[in-house]
Amino acid sequence: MRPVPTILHLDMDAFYASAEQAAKPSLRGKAVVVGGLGPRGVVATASYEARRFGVHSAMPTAQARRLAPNAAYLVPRFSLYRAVSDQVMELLGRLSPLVEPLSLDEAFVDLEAGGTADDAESARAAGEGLRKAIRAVTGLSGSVGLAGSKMLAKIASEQAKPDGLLLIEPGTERELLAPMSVRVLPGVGPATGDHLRRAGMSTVHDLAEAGEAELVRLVGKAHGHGLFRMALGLDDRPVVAERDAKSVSVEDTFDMDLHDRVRVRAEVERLAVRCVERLRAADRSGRTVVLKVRRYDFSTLTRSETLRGPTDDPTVVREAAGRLLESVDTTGGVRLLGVGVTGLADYTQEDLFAQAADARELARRSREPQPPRSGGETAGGEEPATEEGGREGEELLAARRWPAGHDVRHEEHGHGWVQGSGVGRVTVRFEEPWGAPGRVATFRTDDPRLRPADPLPLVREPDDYSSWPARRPKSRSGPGSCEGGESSP
DNA sequence: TCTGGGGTCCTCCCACAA
DNA sequence: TCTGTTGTGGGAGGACCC
Repeated sequence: MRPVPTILHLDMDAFYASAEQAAKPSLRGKAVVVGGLGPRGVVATASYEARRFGVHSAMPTAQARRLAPNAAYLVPRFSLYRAVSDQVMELLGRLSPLVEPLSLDEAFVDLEAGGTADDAESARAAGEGLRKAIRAVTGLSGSVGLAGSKMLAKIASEQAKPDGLLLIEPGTERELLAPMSVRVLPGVGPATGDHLRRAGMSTVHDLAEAGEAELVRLVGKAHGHGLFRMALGLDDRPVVAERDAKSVSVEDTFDMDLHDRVRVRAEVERLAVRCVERLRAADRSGRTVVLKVRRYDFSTLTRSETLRGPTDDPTVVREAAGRLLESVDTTGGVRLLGVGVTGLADYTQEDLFAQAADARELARRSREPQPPRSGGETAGGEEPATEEGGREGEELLAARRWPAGHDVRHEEHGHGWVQGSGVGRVTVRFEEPWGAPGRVATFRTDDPRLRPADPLPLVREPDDYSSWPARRPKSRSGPGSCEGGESSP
């Protein structure tokens, strides 16, 4: 907890939905929902217009459709969001070398470490300058919280939403937190929140009054201790720039529960290979293989096996996952399968036996036909369905070739995006991020003039922010002096 | 109503070794 | 030799976060 509000938390407003609205002029001011569109999809982000209908993150998409039937429903386009996120993170990096990204749309920045701010006034100027820069470069809005600790900076940005800035003056935090719900504290989710409420504690003030011993008794040592400190507004976690991943995993929820044990086994092997691809892409290896199974009744279990040394060998991981599956009862149906690797290392312990087995296995596989592929991928998968026949199979194929919201280019009409597809047709709206709302046209799904396209930049000619932020005059005088920071462009 | 995907951290239990 | 204690690592599950 530092005596100056120089920890900044940035949270982009309704990030995925706002990026889609920026990319698609016809959706501006409209309800937009981004998420999984399959029967088991959930909402990733809802635009503020959609939130007015009661739609929110983590809600099943089916429920969102009932609440907001006229909203635009789009599948996420991570390549676009990552590109925008890179632009935002680059701006943050100019404020300080200490930037801790939490996700694509959120980060902490230690302004003091960057010499960007050393008091409330200069911190506020940096925050406002940042918000302007983000809008100019990406066309999107972000909310900024400033405080003397990470916890309070995050609470501040939440309160500032949407499109605002809030600075919490050190010394006022206890008073500010006291009436708030326990749920504002990091680490208090639905379960802990309920637990505390049943014990008669619903506000942060209640927690502070209860005392540390009581909280430890209720929620355990580590959590109780941390909770009590947070209730007093105390939080000295530093902003950490580099964080090594501790595990790598992939998982798939199937549109319909899997019952066939052979199919389950094939899916586990497919996931194991995908997991290793990720692992290798990150130049890592891992020692513990974890299998995750969510059954028809949503009960979830994990099984893990620790190897003698770290590996990035697909055969080793696939076989370990297969062994773990042996110990799991899947009668009744499986809705989700996952394979992960933990205990990550930068090296592998070459397992000669495994390598030999790998060679044998590859030789064997090259001689036999491929196993049947999954027919239950979630939206965005690329494999054609094999289980659905005729018309329904074609529909699925079309939906996968032309996912809702994805960019396309037509030889005559130019750049556009998929509004929907079905019955052998794909409907496209032709517009560009910097233009006016465009018109709609429908084509056959196999029209050769229509091709998938990369997203366009959200801002065509961003203002020149190359010299932002302006150098701040160095403040080296003692307390009492007030040299205002100048960070605005 | 019916619950994604990719993570992190904590707690509890058990086995084993010193 | 037997028993109790303590530390450690593995395995499983739960809660939480975005």
